[in-house]
Amino acid sequence: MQRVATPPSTGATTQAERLAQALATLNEAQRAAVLHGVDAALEPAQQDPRPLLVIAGAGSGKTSTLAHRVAHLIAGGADPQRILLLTFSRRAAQEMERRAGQVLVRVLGLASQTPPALPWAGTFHGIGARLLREYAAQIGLGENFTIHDRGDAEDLMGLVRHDLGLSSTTRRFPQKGTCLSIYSRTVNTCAPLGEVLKEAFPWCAEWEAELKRLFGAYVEAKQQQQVLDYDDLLLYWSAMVAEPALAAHVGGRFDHVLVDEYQDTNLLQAAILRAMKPDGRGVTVVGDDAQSIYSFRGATVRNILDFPQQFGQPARIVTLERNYRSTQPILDVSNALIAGAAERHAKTLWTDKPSAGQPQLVLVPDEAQQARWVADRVLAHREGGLSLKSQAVLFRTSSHSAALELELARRNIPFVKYGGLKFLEAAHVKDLLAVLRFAQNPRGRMAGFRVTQMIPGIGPVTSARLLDAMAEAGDPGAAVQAFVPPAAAQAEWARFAGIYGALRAPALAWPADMDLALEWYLPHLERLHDDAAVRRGDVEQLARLAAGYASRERFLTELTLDPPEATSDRPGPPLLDEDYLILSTIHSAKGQEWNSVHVLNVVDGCIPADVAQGARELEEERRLLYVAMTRARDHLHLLVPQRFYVTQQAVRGDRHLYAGRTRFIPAADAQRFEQQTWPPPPERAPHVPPPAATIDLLSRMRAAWR
DNA sequence: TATCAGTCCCCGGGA
DNA sequence: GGGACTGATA
Repeated sequence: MQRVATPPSTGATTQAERLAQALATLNEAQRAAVLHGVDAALEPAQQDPRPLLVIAGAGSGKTSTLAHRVAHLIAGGADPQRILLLTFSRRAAQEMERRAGQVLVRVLGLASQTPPALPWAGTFHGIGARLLREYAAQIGLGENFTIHDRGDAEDLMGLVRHDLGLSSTTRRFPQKGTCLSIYSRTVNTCAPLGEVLKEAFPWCAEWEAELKRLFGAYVEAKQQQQVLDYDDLLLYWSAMVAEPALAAHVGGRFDHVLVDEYQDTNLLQAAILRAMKPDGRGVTVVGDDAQSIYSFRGATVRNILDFPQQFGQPARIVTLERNYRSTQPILDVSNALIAGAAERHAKTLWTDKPSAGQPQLVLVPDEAQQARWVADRVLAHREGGLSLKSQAVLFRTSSHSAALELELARRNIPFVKYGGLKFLEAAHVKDLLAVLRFAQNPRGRMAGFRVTQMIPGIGPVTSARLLDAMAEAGDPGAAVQAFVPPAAAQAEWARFAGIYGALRAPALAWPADMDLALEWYLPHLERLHDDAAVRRGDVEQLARLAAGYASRERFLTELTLDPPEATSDRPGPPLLDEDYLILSTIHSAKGQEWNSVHVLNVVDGCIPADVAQGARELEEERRLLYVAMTRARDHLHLLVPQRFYVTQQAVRGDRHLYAGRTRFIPAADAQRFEQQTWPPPPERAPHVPPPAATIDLLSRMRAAWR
């Protein structure tokens, strides 16, 4: 993040002068990106109409540049309602809105007023959901569709898989999760199934015909139930704008379309952009091909490499190479790392930021010692004046932080962990949400299946009988009331039917639904789980979240598209004034920066992950390490445990592995680090021989009972 | 038809 | 450690 010089408070009174002042805080390339097509010094006819591609190296003030551009558009008269700002995460969208607002307040001289909001800032998926609901009638979609998260989508896939008789084949058919991955990849890469299988799932290639049948049935099931999965939000959006009339209508709502983190978009997203703005006018994309780390989701670095030729006219390219974040030694090791990458928009980051010592490469014996070393270092940094919040510990995989989390808890160091989140995947959280989803969309079978089977005496068969009755009924709510359950389930069924009727009644005002659902669910939670107390805490926290949303539909949609992304070692959301250390997966650390960064397990097998073996996957692992390293401003520590325990043991597997430093840092590059070996001090106590006397302890024990 | 115990297999990143 | 599947039992 670029530290912007404070503008002098004297002098500037006109907007033009304030604009000039704001621009003066930027470097030349940044200014070019901000003013492209909207330069106040030029006549409208002279403005550059080309789409704009900003290649923004790590720490090159990308967010600042984009925020300035948005602010300039608005200051120049653009309608904030007609600016579409697509970001990678909701958090990034909010940050961008805030930053643009700051600039705008300065430029417009809005002393204390709140800057205009950007109603169309969000993720592709979030904006897609909004547009699809708005245009539902035009595309034949039920307006009350609910959205399946990964878990629901997998379960539905599993159900369809079972119905088609694919679950009990003699040769094992791919699991539901694998099936969904294949489906998702096919959709997101816009590639034929056979090709996807050959490229990414060769061991499933023999099932191509069955998979095709399965996916067809899966799509039908979703439509019957009026549910969309994540991929559908992009797929339906792109299909909608493939229709010229609708494309013109949707595209015509926006004068400017800006896309952040373009290197992590996929072909569907690129197609959406192209369809909405075929001539590219008003289109700005920002990204860094060196930081593309989401190909597992179908993202392709080709989008950014090919962007210049995608529109009616070639794009203008502006490259930001000056880094405002890190010290030169940190950039040196990062540049060396990425120099090994195959194809990229060449750029070398540079800075004039004074050095605060070399980055460290620290050899530790194992993960426990790694945790101790990191905790020590974090505390030392804090003594040196760095708050915990300005320090982060990054890792490839969520589980890599387990030992550290224990150590931090033991030492009472508060932390918040981002990424690898399982909150919405916990059975009890899903249970409670399913109650609300079933009420919201009675045709959604996954929620109904889940909810009704919680009732003792109701299993898959009875549940399916109910859902079939509901599917055939004109009024599914009435079908619930009319349903006759098995005798054993009578009493509990009546209780459920009562609650369900109330949840379906229009009279209930959100978040009263949540209280009702919770009231119904809690007895089941107590019955189903031994550790009910912990789980009750989770669902009660979820219930408290409910009040923050306008309606049940918004709650369910937004929770699915923007799940709570952090967990902390203590219950409840962290207090804003509280200081805590940041733990994060590298993926979740995207776009962030800290004064001090530790990277755990920089060993082969972790980075690159042992599951990433293909050449392309390995390239992405390299970029992942690059992203991790370039998050650091002043201090960078890479940890290399020489031995680490494997949590998922193979049968009678060796309980640990010996691993070497990651292959991405060969010996020559390692020289650029300050190398440190941290042997635990040999705490062998001096040997003191025992006294010569012996005692008959055994007879004393017997004597005690005489 | 519901439920439970036993066996086998697989495990990452996230909208 | 947990989900998917199977087979036994109430």
